[in-house]
Amino acid sequence: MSATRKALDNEAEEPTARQEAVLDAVLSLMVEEGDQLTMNAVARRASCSKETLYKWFGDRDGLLTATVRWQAARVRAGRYDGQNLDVAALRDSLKDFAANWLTVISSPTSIALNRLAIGHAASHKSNLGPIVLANGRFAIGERLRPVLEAGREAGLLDFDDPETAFRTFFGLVGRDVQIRLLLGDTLDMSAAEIERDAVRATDQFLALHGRKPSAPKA
Amino acid sequence: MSATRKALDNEAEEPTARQEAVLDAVLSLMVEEGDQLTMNAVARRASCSKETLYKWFGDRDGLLTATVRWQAARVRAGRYDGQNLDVAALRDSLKDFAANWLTVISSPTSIALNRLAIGHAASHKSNLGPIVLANGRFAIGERLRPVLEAGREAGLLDFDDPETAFRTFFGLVGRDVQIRLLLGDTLDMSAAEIERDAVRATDQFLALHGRKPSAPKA
DNA sequence: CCCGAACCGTAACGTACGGTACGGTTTGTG
DNA sequence: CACAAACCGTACCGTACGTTACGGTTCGGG
Repeated sequence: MSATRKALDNEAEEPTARQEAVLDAVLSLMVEEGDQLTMNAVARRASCSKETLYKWFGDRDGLLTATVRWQAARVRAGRYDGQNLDVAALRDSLKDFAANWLTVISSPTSIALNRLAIGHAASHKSNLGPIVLANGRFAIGERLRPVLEAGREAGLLDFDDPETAFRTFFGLVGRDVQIRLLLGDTLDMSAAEIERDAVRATDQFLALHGRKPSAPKA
Repeated sequence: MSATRKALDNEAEEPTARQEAVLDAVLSLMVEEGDQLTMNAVARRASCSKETLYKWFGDRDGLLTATVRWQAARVRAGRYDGQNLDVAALRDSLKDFAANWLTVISSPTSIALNRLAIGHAASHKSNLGPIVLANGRFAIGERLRPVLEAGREAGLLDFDDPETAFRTFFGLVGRDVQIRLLLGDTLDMSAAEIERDAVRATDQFLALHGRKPSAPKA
């Protein structure tokens, strides 16, 4: 049972601890230096040889892909189960969800990662864009959908299409934050500010899709 | 009166017709090839010499900056004056505004330009990010504000801070469209779809900030 | 007609970087 | 201890591209 198995060409392989350290080095370089993300710099930062990098990840693109996947894997957090269906719990779930999402997209790591993926979407090589999309936008959509549907089942929410409802919530939460951060604007995004934004977005969403529990429909 | 004046190092200079043709070549290359935006390719596409490019724009960064400015200058369109203060006119103004904005951000040119600026925001060289931000997000904010304030003056809208109200509208209109397009997702965004989205966003905004004209406050 | 400025097309230069090769060192195993 | 695999550090190669240089051509003014 060797420590490196086959290499991470295919998506399935889990990186070893050492490989994770390398990927963390890539992330830190990406955040600090932005574009000075050369194979030499990675090898230096990770104290490994370029030969090892190519052995493990195939090429530069494979390294970046593995890095995106590695970061995506650790974002998984937050439990938002759709039980306890009263309006306060629903509001709390939505608010926590919004706050968590704002925290993620305003983190330096997320900003650097999205910039990288967007740059790669310009050239048509590799598919970092779809990966980031699948683990960001679409992942949270999937995670929030049960909450929304549970809210609808409980007569607390009113909407036709869960996807459309989610996109409305997404817009109310994110607004112009992500594009401004990606373009280099400096935004407050302190914990207090995020909390305020999350509450506001949640209130607005409930104002649009909340149903008065006057006729709870048995 | 030479045709080329000094060069476009400083922001003030207006490009000549020939220079505009060069900038259009840059734009078309940006949209078509994405990253194959080399000085050689630009010179070939624009049928000019590289020497001329450097004489006019200083360096590659100057050329890109001039291109961003040139494109920004032509986006100016749409009139949304705040007169005729009835609810139908306000709704129309908001809807046209939303449709126009969605059309802009879903155009290939805008996508390519934002990708370029985001890539440059990663490296700290130049300031394409602020330029795009100033001519995109902030420009429309400034243009919509009078509409919102006129609506408030007329008793049709209710909000505390125009900026916050605008950001809500911005979120309801854009939702996840821009980030998905930037990351390479293929979205419908046909004229019909844009129209639907604009109407929906406007209705939602009015549901949140519209005021029933029951007591028009003399 | 003549001259010079502006410009085109191409060639050439220097560097940065992705990718490869290799010698020396560590590490795990029988 | 011996041996092999993995790995580190560094040097090296080829290419792409930004930038500069130069010869030839067009064009407007005197």
